[in-house]
Amino acid sequence: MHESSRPSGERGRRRSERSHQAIIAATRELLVERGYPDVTIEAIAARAGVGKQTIYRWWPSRAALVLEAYLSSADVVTPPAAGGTTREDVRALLAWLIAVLAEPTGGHVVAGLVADIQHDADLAEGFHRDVVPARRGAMVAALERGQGRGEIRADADLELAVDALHGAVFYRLLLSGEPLDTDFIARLSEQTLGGLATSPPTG
Amino acid sequence: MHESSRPSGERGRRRSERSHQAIIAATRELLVERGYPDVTIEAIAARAGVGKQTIYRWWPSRAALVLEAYLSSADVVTPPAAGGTTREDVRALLAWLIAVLAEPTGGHVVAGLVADIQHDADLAEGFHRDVVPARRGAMVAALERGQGRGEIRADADLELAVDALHGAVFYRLLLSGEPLDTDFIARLSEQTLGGLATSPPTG
Amino acid sequence: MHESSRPSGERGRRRSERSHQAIIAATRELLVERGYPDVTIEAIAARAGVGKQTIYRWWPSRAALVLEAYLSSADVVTPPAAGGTTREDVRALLAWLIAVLAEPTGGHVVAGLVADIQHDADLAEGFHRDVVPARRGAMVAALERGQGRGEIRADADLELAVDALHGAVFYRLLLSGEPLDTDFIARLSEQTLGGLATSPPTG
Amino acid sequence: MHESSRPSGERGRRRSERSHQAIIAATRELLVERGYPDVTIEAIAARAGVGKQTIYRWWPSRAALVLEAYLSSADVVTPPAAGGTTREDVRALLAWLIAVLAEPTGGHVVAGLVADIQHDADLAEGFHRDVVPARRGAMVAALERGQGRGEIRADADLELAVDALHGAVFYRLLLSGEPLDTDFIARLSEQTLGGLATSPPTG
DNA sequence: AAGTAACCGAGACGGTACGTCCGGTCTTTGG
DNA sequence: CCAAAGACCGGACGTACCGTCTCGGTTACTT
Repeated sequence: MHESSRPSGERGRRRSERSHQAIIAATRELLVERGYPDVTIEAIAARAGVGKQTIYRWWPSRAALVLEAYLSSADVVTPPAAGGTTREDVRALLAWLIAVLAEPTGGHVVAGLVADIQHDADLAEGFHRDVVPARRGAMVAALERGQGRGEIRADADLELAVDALHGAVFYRLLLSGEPLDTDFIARLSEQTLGGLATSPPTG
Repeated sequence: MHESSRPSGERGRRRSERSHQAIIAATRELLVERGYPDVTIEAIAARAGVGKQTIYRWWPSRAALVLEAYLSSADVVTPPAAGGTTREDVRALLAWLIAVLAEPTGGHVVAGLVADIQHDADLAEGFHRDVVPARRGAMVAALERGQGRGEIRADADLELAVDALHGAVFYRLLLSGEPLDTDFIARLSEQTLGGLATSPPTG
Repeated sequence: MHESSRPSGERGRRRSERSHQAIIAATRELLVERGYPDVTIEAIAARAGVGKQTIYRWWPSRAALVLEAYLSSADVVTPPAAGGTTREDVRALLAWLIAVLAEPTGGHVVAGLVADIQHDADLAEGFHRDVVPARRGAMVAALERGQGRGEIRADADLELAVDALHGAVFYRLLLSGEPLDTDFIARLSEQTLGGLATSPPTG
Repeated sequence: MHESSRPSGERGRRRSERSHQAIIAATRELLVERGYPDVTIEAIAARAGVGKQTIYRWWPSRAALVLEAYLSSADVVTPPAAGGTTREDVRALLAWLIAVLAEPTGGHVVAGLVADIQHDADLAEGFHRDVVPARRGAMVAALERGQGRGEIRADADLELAVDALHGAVFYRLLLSGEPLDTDFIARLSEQTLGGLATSPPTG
């Protein structure tokens, strides 16, 4: 048995970009209107004016589709530009994070995806590859700049620091229900950066 | 002839404790065997030898039942006894936490509940009241003992520290998929406590 | 607590006539409001302010209760008094029959009972004993008076004639849906009596 | 680019004739095995190897399905061929009728349908259109042949005669419980035809 | 230009579970 | 011992979606 599976070029009709976009748009709308658990493939197909088969042809699961729809929001992906001090950068990045999570397609969608990740290895792979690093990257960069400037100790474990910073935010969002406000962010960045600083806190 | 139409206290058959226990046990077994998303009310009723109505009579949702079943495991609730130093206590508590989450009825169940509490206010209330404080309490106590001994600064925000400690654990469990091992715990407790310590790390 | 005031033969509380009447009344009301197939034991118990057990204690089936409720309507049982000629008597009896069947608790209830009779031997026995003869009796008597007067042939099979007369009425009511009006009754009694008459119809 | 948004006639998968037949067959089998009141949609679906939705998609009610299943028996629909005399024809047709009603899918099914048509206008329409005329047609034809031969009076109301003949049969079947045997049929056809005859019975 | 392959919307299909209703039974308290 | 209340097990209801499987019909490349 030899592997070819494509005679030469691309036979047959191409994927309809129109349908693709309609499906993504319908998914996003339904996420806002009904929330993750009530977004069904059937509803998406109906809203998008598309056959169910077309969805199953291109996405392996509802969660994969939701993930793509979620990621297709530009504001979800673009972090704020770097500012001045490490303290300011960290605070700005956390503020951006909670703003994104407070949107209609924010925290609840993440919660649903988080649950599905636990049972869907392929989805988890996509989430760990596309979502998590996008969130962590800018934060790690900000801390590294702080290290370069000598504000943060050279031997600080920056990845661990991001685990703590982002972890605290998601912990409040998903588990404890405590508020995600600017005061929280201020205290969180202050105390965490204090532990990473080269000089002891004065006073 | 006068009509006495008051409820008159407690009429009718009482709730069957036998059925109650059978339902909880069946739920726990099915959570282990099939995982949260595949545990159905119908399967629980069949396993417990109970009518579905009996389940719907006493629990408002599948999630509420799973929550109760989850909490009925003694080992989930009882944290380890206090040890010697703050460092040892924190590390032991984190070790206990990841051990609980690694159990069959551990992390996946929490992930499912976490997803459901985003859309179910009553369930969220129960989760915030029964699950979250049970996890935080021992950790806060350990940190307070450290404060009493002078190992931790008096002005440290201990609740925030628990947000960071537990947050980092749940972040890895639910979102990033990074391993929850003893090395991680060691570094996490070290770096976090370092930020709370009265004297700065030398060097 | 000592035993008094009970002669010996009758232990325990007596059957509550109050509940009995309430159950019958509730059944009758529900038959009118909802129709036979939607009258449930539960609804009867609730309407009557009675426990379900009390119903099950005194009636073997829903149909038996409906039968008793149906028979408890006085107008169902009392046929019109005998008139003058056989022709008049027969016509009056048929008119009474279709009037009874046109009532709210009339034809539809009979149809439901008729269906249940086919699978419930005890109920069938009660129906054949209490309902059918009550309907046939007056008609047979009228025809016998006609025989006595010489209007009807002595060798006529009167029971068979009642089968045909009542059968035609119930056939229209239950099976064919044709109207049950006075014209029908007139023609039916005319043609049937014509076949039983001593002298041939003139012209 | 123009939009052609008309339904375009016949889109989507066609109805499965295989499933259709399996459902009818399963219904007929279950009617024989369990009787009308114990034939559930769920049992039919399971027996036919079919989803419940497929049944609900094509039949508005259990009774409508039973009606179709009942009518799909060839022997139910086809009356015996015309014989010689009117007397013989009538007797043969009545014999055929009681034979059909004595079958496993006979009288009890009719009783159940009869009960249901009292509350279901659509079903009643089907019953009056498909069942009743199929039964009456041959009988009316036989009587009309008798009229043609001069055995039956020209002014006789033949429809009324069929009401009486069939009515008497169904009355015994459904209401009175009296036997449906050949003696009954003989006397019934004799007395009824006697009333329709052109010459009076002598003696 | 004809043939062929993969796509598309539509929607029926076999299933599974849902949450509700009711049947008939059992277990309380109270008269 | 009966009655009202109401929980119990069981089973069917009719609905909603799942993921799959035809349909007729539409591109678009290959021959």
